[in-house]
Amino acid sequence: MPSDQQPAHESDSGLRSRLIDVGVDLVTREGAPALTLREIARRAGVSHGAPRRYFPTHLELLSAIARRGFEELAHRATVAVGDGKAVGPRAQLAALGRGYLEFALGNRGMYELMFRHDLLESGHLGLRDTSLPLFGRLVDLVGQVRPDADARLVAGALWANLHGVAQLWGWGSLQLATGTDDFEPLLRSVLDAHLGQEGE
Amino acid sequence: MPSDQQPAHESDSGLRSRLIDVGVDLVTREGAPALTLREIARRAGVSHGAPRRYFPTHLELLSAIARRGFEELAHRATVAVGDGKAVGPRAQLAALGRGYLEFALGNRGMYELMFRHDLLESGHLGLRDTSLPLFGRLVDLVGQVRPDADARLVAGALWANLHGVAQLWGWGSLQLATGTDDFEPLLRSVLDAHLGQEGE
DNA sequence: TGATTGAGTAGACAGTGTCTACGAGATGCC
DNA sequence: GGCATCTCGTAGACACTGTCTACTCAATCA
Repeated sequence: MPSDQQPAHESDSGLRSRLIDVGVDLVTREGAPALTLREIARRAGVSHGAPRRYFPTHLELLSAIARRGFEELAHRATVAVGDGKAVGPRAQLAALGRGYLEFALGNRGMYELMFRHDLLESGHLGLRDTSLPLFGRLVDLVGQVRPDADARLVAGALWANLHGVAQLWGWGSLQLATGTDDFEPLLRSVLDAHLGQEGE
Repeated sequence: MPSDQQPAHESDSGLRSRLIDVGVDLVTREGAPALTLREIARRAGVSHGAPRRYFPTHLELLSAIARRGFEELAHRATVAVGDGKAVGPRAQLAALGRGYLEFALGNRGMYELMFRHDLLESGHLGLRDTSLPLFGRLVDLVGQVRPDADARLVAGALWANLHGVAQLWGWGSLQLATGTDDFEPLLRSVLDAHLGQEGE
């Protein structure tokens, strides 16, 4: 009976995590369409059938790679928010938004992979473990800044706004529309809209 | 094999537009991944090499199909906005936003196709012909509602917000986050955020 | 020692997009 | 009319994809 526990950390030994490493590297360097099952196997130095022992399907391997992206994003968010003692929640939210956009625009291939609907809908991604806690913190911060409003609603709208900006900016539509190459004014506009105007 | 094709002449338009018709129908009914070059040719009753005469590449056929989506979206937007005599710009924007979301959520396959970056980045789509005029109208309306702000910036942020809501709502993330199945409160929150609070 | 099992190999299969050679029907030209 | 040309679609090849299955081969175990 296999102990379907994934061998946590030893990345140097197991093929499983080596495949994920190769995938993360590949998507970062060449974009999401390069994440072919056979190409990943090739770069990991194994035959194209080898991944099947650890990832029964291509989608599951892609999901494991994308999960790395969510972990990285969550980590960045945690760092950006900090402990909140030095600055107020509004500044924390600004840092969070900026971190989100910087991640999305700095890792476009990974971000695209993370939000592929067929990955999201497949259930292999385990979003509840990675994304929902992050959203919970967002709701919490929004609640502090706007105690008058329905925090979940505003947080949802804000998250959608950040996501939309990341996506549209990512392929250049918004630069054209707003006539600038710096997303900072747009980010400020987004934050002002949902959180109320205030000098950061 | 009897070349007993369609009675033909069902559309005076020729194979080119028949391929697009089939594609629109297919993406509406079965989603974007079903838009295989060979499947479209199959359903159009021609061999898999036939489309090549009109669309040198698969991407160009997909772009032509997506352009239909943009035309439909622009049409809906025009209808939703109306002439603006009866209602104010704020109500027009509300109708525009609602129409946008209804289109995106009611035609998920087409919407997904329309915003696949690998299509958008190729110049085949002619976005400037369909999307930019629409955005121009958005900027105009926003300028009327919020004469104090940079209308292009606010319009860009609003557009991104609608796009983000459409996307996240489309695959269920926001229902989970906001705890409801009706996007109307979320839409109102988005409009209030960017345009200022006001009973519609 | 011999059987068993885990891990990776290698080949087949159906499907894909692209490319190329070919054919049949209409059109144009002298 | 006869003949060449041009249009438009066919059909097969090619390299690639993800999945499936039979197989080797070393390590482990009783």
